[in-house]
Amino acid sequence: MAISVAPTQPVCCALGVRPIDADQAADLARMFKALGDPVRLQMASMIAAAPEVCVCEITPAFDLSSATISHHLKTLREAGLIDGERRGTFVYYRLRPAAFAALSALLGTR
Amino acid sequence: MAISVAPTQPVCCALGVRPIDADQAADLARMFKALGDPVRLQMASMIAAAPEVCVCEITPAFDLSSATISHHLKTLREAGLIDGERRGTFVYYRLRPAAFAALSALLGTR
DNA sequence: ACGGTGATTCGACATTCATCGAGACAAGGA
DNA sequence: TCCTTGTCTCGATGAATGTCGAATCACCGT
Repeated sequence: MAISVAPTQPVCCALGVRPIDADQAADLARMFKALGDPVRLQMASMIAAAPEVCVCEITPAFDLSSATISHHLKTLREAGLIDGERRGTFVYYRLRPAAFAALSALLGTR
Repeated sequence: MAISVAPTQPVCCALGVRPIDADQAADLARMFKALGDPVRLQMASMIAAAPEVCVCEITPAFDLSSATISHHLKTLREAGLIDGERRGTFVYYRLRPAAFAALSALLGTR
């Protein structure tokens, strides 16, 4: 066993200020996992670049079937990172800034 | 097709300031994926709470075999999120603050 | 009501991943 | 030189995941 006790100051991020329990870990991990795929990360980047983005703009930006595009968007949606709205024939997605802010705060020094 | 052209201001994060190319996306996604597991996220939280943490402290904190613990630490290490050093019999891990800062900046509003 | 276009869902399949036990490696003490 | 303890690697296995084609749903012109 090693020594180390006494509440040390968090070295890096808010991650260290308090131990993360399993419930929080599951929720947060779902968000990180959603960003943990290159395609989804690029999708998030596209969506972050504009107030909203039509699926019809996302699909041609990748060399993937529309079924796969839909599946990835669903993953991001179910992680709470984006929101989708249908207007007529088209579906538009936009970011949930609060979710990104929460993750950023968790990882950031401040 | 929908309209939308003209460089819109990034709505949320640094994510949107400029499109992410496939190479960056792969690197960043590896980091997010490493954090996208509840066990690894809790490990990162433990390590973030102190200047360094011994594997011998991490192992009993989870109901997992030491083989699995080692595997998860390797994943975090290869993602560039933590660094390990052997001192005698024990191995100590510490965070790489720069990596976390980079992710935080990417997700954060500023 | 019908046909057409955009988007999602449904199976199916191959790959990746989390997990374990067993064994190997590293270091220290008797 | 052994034996013990801590950590990692290897091989195997069941579950999760990314991907697709086909089918389905949603909406809009005509």
